Amino acid sequence: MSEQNTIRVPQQARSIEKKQRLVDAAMSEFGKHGFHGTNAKGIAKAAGVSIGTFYAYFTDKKTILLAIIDQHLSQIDQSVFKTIARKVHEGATGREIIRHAVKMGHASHHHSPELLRVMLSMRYIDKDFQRNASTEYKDITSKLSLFLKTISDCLRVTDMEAAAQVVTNAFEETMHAVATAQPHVEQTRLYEALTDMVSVYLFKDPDAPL
Amino acid sequence: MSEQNTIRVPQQARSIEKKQRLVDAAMSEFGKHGFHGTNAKGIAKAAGVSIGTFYAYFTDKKTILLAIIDQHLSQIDQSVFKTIARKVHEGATGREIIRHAVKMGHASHHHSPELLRVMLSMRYIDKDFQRNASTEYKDITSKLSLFLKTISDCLRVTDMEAAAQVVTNAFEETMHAVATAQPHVEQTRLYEALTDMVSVYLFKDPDAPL
Amino acid sequence: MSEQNTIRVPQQARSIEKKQRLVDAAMSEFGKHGFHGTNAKGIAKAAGVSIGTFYAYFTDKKTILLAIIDQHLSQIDQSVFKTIARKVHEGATGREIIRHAVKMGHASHHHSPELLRVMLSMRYIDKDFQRNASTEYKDITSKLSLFLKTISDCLRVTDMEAAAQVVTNAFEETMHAVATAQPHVEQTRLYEALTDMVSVYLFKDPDAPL
Amino acid sequence: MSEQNTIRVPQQARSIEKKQRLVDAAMSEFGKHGFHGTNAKGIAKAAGVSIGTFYAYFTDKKTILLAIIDQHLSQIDQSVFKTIARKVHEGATGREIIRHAVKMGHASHHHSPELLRVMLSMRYIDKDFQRNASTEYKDITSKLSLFLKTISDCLRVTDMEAAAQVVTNAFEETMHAVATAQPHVEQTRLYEALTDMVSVYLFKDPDAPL
DNA sequence: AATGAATGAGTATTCATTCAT
DNA sequence: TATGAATGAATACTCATTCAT
Repeated sequence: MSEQNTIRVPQQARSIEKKQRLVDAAMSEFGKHGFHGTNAKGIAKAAGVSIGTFYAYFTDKKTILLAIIDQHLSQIDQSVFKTIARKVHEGATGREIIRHAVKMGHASHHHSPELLRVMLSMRYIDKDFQRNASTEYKDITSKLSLFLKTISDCLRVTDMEAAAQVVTNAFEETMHAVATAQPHVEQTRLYEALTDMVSVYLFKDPDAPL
Repeated sequence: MSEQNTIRVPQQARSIEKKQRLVDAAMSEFGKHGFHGTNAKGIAKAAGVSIGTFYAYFTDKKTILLAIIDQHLSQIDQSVFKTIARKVHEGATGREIIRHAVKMGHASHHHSPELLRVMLSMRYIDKDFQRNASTEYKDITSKLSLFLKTISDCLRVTDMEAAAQVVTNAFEETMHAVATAQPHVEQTRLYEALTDMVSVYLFKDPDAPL
Repeated sequence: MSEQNTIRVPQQARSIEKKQRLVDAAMSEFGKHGFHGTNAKGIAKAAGVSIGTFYAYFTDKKTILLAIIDQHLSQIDQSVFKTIARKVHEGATGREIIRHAVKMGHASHHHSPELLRVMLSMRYIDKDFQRNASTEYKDITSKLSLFLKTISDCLRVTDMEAAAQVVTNAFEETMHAVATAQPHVEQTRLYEALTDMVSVYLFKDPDAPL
Repeated sequence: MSEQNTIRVPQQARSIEKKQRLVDAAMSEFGKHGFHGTNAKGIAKAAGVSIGTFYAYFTDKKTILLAIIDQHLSQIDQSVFKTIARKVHEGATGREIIRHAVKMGHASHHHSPELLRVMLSMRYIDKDFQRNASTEYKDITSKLSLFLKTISDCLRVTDMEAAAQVVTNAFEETMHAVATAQPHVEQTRLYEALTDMVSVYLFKDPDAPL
């Protein structure tokens, strides 16, 4: 995303492909060894390019990880709210919509649990990743609170901003727990409980169409 | 090669004090520079002892952080459930109990937000910290689900294990968000929303005494 | 952890020269300070390269010493038996051949007595050096016993394998004593005695041509 | 042997026993881990005394190893020549005497092959051990050459000093090879060859009584 | 006499980054 | 554009030795 002073911006097809090869290799390496266990040389080797080429495209390994995360987040972000809107349109109940959101959230968190770990750890370690995560969080919660306001008639909650955050928190943590740890009860029960909690919290009647 | 690398177990008062000085210095250093930014030398210096002394008491910096975390967790763990039990005994309503738990949770997470960040990052990075956190999580959720079973008459939820986990997740993530990030709405609104969500989820009538 | 720690195989002329510079510097340093008194940094400095370059070419200081020894041994090994064969062909007596072998052995052990000390000590300390020395010993003694079998008519000894070893032992120890210690009688007397002992032991008539 | 400035000279029985415990422990540790792999703390621990006590009796680990070697050598030295003298007196042949010496030499080298390795390596590494070994060597060879002079009538050799050294060298190296390496032919054949070589070298008639 | 806590200089090794080719 | 040899600061950890108790 952020290209500094002497960093090469790939124009030709071959260069773009080379940059993508580096990103893919980095994902694999970060997933295998974590952030601190991975080094630039290892990424370059895995990508089949020289270390010099690595530094031609990225200032350091942190930059490449930020690029990876941006890629990921933009993929996730788009889909979720679109499909929720569609569900509403189809006359789904509150609970059905939440259940669907849980399902979508799950899918988006399970591409690579190992990489997810790395991302999660980095937001507690580094300001840039923290800012990154914070922006993302703000984005999601404000979209959600905006959405809630459009259906305020059906809701029991009145403080939409706070509700949006609390719900997002409950979602995220449960997703991460399922993805990165061994959960102590089956996934389905956990997701059903999450759906139930959020549904009865948000909606006057969770089982009525919106 | 050789095998006389035993860790010193402090017996005399002065030794115990020295070990505690190291722990305190480590907390401060980890808080300031994070795990990877802190080294044994820095901890020793901050504690006013030699590097050799550091290695006499701790095998490495990871060990000292694990020791710090254990110390923290055992402090937190004990108090919460005791006071909940007392509240129940005093005839508090479900909502009052949850509100109280939120308050207590908040207090326990705000000793050192910086150290909390380090702990949270480590659980995604290192097996030992992960195991540590997992044990703690299991401990809390099983205690909670046991408690829920004792008051099952007042509850709307039936799957106590799943409920305990989902509620714990919502709690934890909100606590961490408040402690480590700049929340986007005021803390009180967030905590009120959390209290509300958990209360209406768990209890048949959140405002009746248990 | 990571696996991209490959050892650089020098391709270009300048690299080969750099590797050789390191080997030469190592020989000098090991000779001056012994194995345990020498460190990679000192070798790098003596070679006029950085410590990083040292580790690019050699995994550690042991490896470079093994390389040096291999280089030495292969040089020595070849010449000795060739010239013995030539002497036989020229119609030399047994004693003349032994005397010549002593002379050659002496020459090959006197490149660097200090380095010889290091090599000798290492074979008692480290498995790899021991194996190295053992292979060399086996090689020499089996070549020698093979040679003895080709001239069995002239010999008083019948157990060629045992003879080869005992003779080699007497040779080696005397060479080492002369090279590394201050001998208590003059070298020439010692070598004459050695020649005499081996000659009368091996040959029916030491002063007859083979 | 050499006790410096603040080194304690044990007077009481308990102290002497403590010193001996340290020496025994050191023998075991040096044997197990070699000289450089052993440290003072390890020796103290193995001896069941404190590190302070170690330094009360020995200036460093080198000193204790020198003490061990002195102990060993003095034990060996005495016996060999005495029994040879006795054999001569009994009217043994030259070959019988040599064979007997080989047997005795073998016995004295097989107490602890591991410790022998350490001793042998140290003489190539350290001046003090070298001097030590050199003195021992001089002692043995001069005794031997003195003995040879007493039986000069029976000998083919005339340069007794040189002969004594060459014979000693052959002896030592073969002993060490048998003790520290895996010999490539059976011990008995090797020892018989050694006996034969030395016998025919030294004596006019190896099978006549002296 | 005996202890063992404390010291800190010293060592091997890694890895982000540069730059001549 | 691409390469990869070269750099050297930085780091974790050890161990001989001292000295207050």
